[in-house]
Amino acid sequence: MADAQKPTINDVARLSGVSKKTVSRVINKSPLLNQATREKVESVIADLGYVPNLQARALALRRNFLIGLIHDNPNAQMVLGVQEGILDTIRSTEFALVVRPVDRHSPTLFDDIRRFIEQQRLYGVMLLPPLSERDDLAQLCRDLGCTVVRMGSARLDDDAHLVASNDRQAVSDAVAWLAELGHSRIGFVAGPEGFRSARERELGFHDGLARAGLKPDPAIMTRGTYRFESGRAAGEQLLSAPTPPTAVFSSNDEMAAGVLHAARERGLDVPEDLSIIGFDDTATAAHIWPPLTTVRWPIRAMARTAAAKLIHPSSAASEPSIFLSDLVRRASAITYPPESR
Amino acid sequence: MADAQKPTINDVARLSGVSKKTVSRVINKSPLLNQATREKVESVIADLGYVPNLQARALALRRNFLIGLIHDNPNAQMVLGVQEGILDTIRSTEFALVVRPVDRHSPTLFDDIRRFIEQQRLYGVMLLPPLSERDDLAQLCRDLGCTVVRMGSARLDDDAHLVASNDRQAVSDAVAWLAELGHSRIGFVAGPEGFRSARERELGFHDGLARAGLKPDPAIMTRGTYRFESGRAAGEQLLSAPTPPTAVFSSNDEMAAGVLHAARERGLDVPEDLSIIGFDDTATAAHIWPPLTTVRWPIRAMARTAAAKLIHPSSAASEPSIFLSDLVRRASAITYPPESR
DNA sequence: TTGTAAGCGTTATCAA
DNA sequence: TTGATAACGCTTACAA
Repeated sequence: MADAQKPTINDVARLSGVSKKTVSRVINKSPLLNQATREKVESVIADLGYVPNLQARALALRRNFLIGLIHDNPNAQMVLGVQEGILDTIRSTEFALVVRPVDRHSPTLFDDIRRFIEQQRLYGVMLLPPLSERDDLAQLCRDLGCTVVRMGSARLDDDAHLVASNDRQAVSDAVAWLAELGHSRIGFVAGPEGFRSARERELGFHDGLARAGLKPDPAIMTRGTYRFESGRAAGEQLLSAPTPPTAVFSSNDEMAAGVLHAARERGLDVPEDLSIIGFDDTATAAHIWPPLTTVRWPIRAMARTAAAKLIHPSSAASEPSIFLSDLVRRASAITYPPESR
Repeated sequence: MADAQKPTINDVARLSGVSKKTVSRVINKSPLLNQATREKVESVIADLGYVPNLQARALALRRNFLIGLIHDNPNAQMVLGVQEGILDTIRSTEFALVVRPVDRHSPTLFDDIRRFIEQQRLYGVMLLPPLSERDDLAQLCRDLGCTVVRMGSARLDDDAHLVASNDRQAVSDAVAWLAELGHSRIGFVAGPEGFRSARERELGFHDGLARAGLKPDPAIMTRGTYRFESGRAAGEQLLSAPTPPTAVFSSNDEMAAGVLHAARERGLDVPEDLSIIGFDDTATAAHIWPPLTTVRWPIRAMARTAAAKLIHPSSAASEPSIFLSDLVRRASAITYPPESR
């Protein structure tokens, strides 16, 4: 049953009494076609359940219909959000989404990517952070004849090749809000060095303090790896400062959860004794106790736009590339001093 | 720079002074080839940086090199784990992984999947739960001439078309362990009706009680939707029973986190007043407080095997299909009554 | 062990 | 507005 040879363009041509070129014109919606002819061919196509062979088209057109997603798993929800966003855009087209997780520490990273693009002859590629921050990787893809759109947290490239959130602004706003709540000792957990997102968030932190007229205090600022354990260590460090912070901004949710654990282990209550804000709005953020106030960025919408820039470079390339994030206010950050005490 | 026409098999043939068929033989590692010829051709291939055109191969071979992953986002970490597992297997081959998230409640689900498979002419498809539990979908893929491997939590199909965890056994073990810890009032939060995984876990729960010589008590058993909020509601319900449970098994982590919130809102301490066990070992499980004891299934390994069954049906089809899960013991489940009280 | 001719299913060229 | 013919880059007969 599965092997009832799929009908080809020849079958359609024969059955509708036209040449295959005419059928091809119908498929490609050529404008110069007799309406009657078109309708006849279309009805045969429907009858037969004919679906054009994409591989053959790709061969003849000397171009492919594959979009590649290359990433080194920044976090599961983000990768999945991106996939959904890309699909939103390409679902009604002939394009397909091919994924390739890679290891950015692998010595063969370059070759892996080259091989992937060459072998599959990708039409376009989307790069996720932190890979997207590397100009050499973007250049590699271009040299391979493949359009690239990079997703990041700052202006990594020109509008045609970029979708980015404005992390600096978002963090600045979050910190300013903590200050409005009455906090004047605000701790900071930075992300790992070498990550552009980490740097942007760090800049945003300083911006926020400045807006509130506060001075940064190195005693309550530290750095983590974006992983849970590092957040816990960072929390311990900050909370054992001579004058500990009353609020902490963590550069991502996973570390924020770590800070929360550290506080708990010292017998502190969150948010009564310590307010915490994270970044990313991962699933965890809403499911920990107390629910985490955090910065959410519109990943899916960004990916939708990114895909549009890839497949309609002419019309979509100039669409806005910078997306605004917003602060999701949950229970982990409250006024200082707490009202109910 | 990008448009330096890629070399073709003809270029290789010309430069190495052989026919294209011979080059083809080299590419396909045909055994009957003069060693010297092979080496010469290989060196030309290397010089040229020639990469065979997969689309052309696909056309000539009348088969494709695309594996599809169809899912309705059971949870982000699982989907990503599956993608990584599949890539582990296909990385060194010519296959690529094409993903297609779908909406299982969409009226066009059937057509969406058909269109995807027909259009991309997939070689094989992997189905994730809960979609994988539907025989009609698996049959659809087969009718379209595409091998299918289903991932599930029970024997949904024969070995050649299945990778499954043994949820029933895993839950039974978890519940038996709670009993060993001294709990005799063990509550249960079931997953949504219609989910095979939910049923298996439910059966496992009863098995576990039976093994411990305990009777199920409907007053401390309820059902959720696998979502956080439903877990919270379930927790409230169980904890307001005339004689509330001292431990709860939740059919997934997300609901377990909800039960935890419910307990907290009633002023209960976890695990001192209530032990909780979840299922899935999502990222959240390790990051909530207290860290959640949960069942972990070897998703990536399962996906690796699934991919092998797809691309090497002859050798891998008979590999074992049932994978064992294990209990990850963290702080959320302790003895009853608690020792330190 | 190697080569020739034909074909896979589509589109481009150029006439009609 | 349509159609014959030659690509596209590769593989499978079938010879040599």
